Amino acid sequence: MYASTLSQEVLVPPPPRQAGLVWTRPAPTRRDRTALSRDRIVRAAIALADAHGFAAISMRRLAAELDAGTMSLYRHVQDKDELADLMVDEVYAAMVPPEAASSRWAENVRAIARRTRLVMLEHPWFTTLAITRPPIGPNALAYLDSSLSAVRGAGLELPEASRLLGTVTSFVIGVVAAELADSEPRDQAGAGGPAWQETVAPYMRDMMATGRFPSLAQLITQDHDDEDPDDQFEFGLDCLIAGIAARTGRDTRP
Amino acid sequence: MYASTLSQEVLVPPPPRQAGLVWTRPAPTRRDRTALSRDRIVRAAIALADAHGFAAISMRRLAAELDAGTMSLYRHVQDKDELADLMVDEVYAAMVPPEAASSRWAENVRAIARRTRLVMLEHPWFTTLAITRPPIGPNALAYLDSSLSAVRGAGLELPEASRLLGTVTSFVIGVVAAELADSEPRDQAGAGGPAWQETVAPYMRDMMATGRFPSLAQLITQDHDDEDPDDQFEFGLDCLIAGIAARTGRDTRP
DNA sequence: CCGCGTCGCGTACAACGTACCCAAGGCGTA
DNA sequence: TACGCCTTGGGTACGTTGTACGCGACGCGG
Repeated sequence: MYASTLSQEVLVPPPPRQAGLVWTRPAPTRRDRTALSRDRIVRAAIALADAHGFAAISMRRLAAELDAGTMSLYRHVQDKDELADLMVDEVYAAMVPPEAASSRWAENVRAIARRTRLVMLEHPWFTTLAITRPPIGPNALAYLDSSLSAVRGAGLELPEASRLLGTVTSFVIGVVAAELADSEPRDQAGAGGPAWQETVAPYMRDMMATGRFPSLAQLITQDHDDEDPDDQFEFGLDCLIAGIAARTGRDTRP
Repeated sequence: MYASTLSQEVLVPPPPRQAGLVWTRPAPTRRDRTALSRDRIVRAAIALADAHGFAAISMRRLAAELDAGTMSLYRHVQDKDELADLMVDEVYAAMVPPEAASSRWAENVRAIARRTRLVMLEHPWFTTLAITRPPIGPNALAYLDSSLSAVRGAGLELPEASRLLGTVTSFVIGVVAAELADSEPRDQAGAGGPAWQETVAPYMRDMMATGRFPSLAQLITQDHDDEDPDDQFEFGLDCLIAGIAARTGRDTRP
């Protein structure tokens, strides 16, 4: 657009190159000011996904967000799936711990798990995408490596550290997935706000009234002070670390 | 198709009802033989997804698989997302444990976790779909309820049982997700077979050669007898149960 | 001054989900 | 027996998607 249509009108004889009146010179083409780049594209895609969910990303909309033509994106990204790869890897970058590691492996594991969960919750689309591709991007590898050495440095052998981390991150993924499954439908119910609650509540009441789910019914009616997700997470993490310490015969100190 | 076009040709006077030559009688319309139904649709969708992945499901293809018109599906299912809901809930049905529960809660938890994992692995598309919606279908509720009572019956109070199960199933989801992330790209690399391995191996060698991932590099070169996923799972499960027993101050016996 | 490689993008197409509407059959009622 | 209604099936059509293709414009080395 812009420059090209403009210059075409004026172009009937090829336009006088060399500085002249501003009007005769085509406006600086967009790519001079804000060149498209893989990085800019990925960042814009992440922003879009954070704001409106991954489903809202179409190549057209993404391009529009960047003031670019749709097909221009394909100069920097092979296809949409590759874009997803890049988005995921970008998020892994935010997960790598910032240097300082305690000398107690349990503390390190705890810190890694907490950080991982928080980043995942910031990008609700991440979990779904991440579990469909192996973590082999540069940032994913950096994440794995630094986690590994954070735990290893605190007195565990490598294969042991690996198994342990695998167990913990599996747990983290699962917890986050569960949290998102509960919160997302509420979110995309949208502006109405409590619309979701009001839809589900009567349904659940009916289902419980059938008597087919006695334990569940009892659990729900019983005022179980609503179980904060943070607490659930910390509880599980504690269990896991305690269990690991016991199973591997190592104390939680170095 | 079939019957309708045929009968229209013959129908110029309304066709002689009553048994006559087969040819004059319109063939039994398809819905007499194999009526469409929500159940049939969901089952076909699951079969399709198991065979070719969820992405391969389009309403057109699914209808074709059922010898039906595309739009006929919408008589039994509101939209594609609702179809996904139904597919997920159908899988939950396969997860509810078959009655017999041990009197030791740890055994019950172990059994539930194992069964859940196996069913999830049978339907690789399930995890991705399940973590984007809350488990409130009838079968999901049945699964939750029976899990709950299996653990409760073995000597735990309800809220305790709930937190405990939440932790364990989070872990299971995470483990399965990790397993699938590793195995899926290999699968969809498809007929070529080792094509995936041959693509990634050189890349990984190069990345490790950069020296930016020392721990990871060491872990990989070190012949770490390839860590069977089953073992990883059992290890994590053991840790978790041991940790829970320790944390909640309850023994693994009733 | 002239190619040549790189970048941006307009056009075009196939495949998708699904709104809309009509046809055909089964069934209750007159 | 005849008629009207309701349910089920499905053809057509529209808007949106990912992306193959090819062309025009720019920057750079001869």
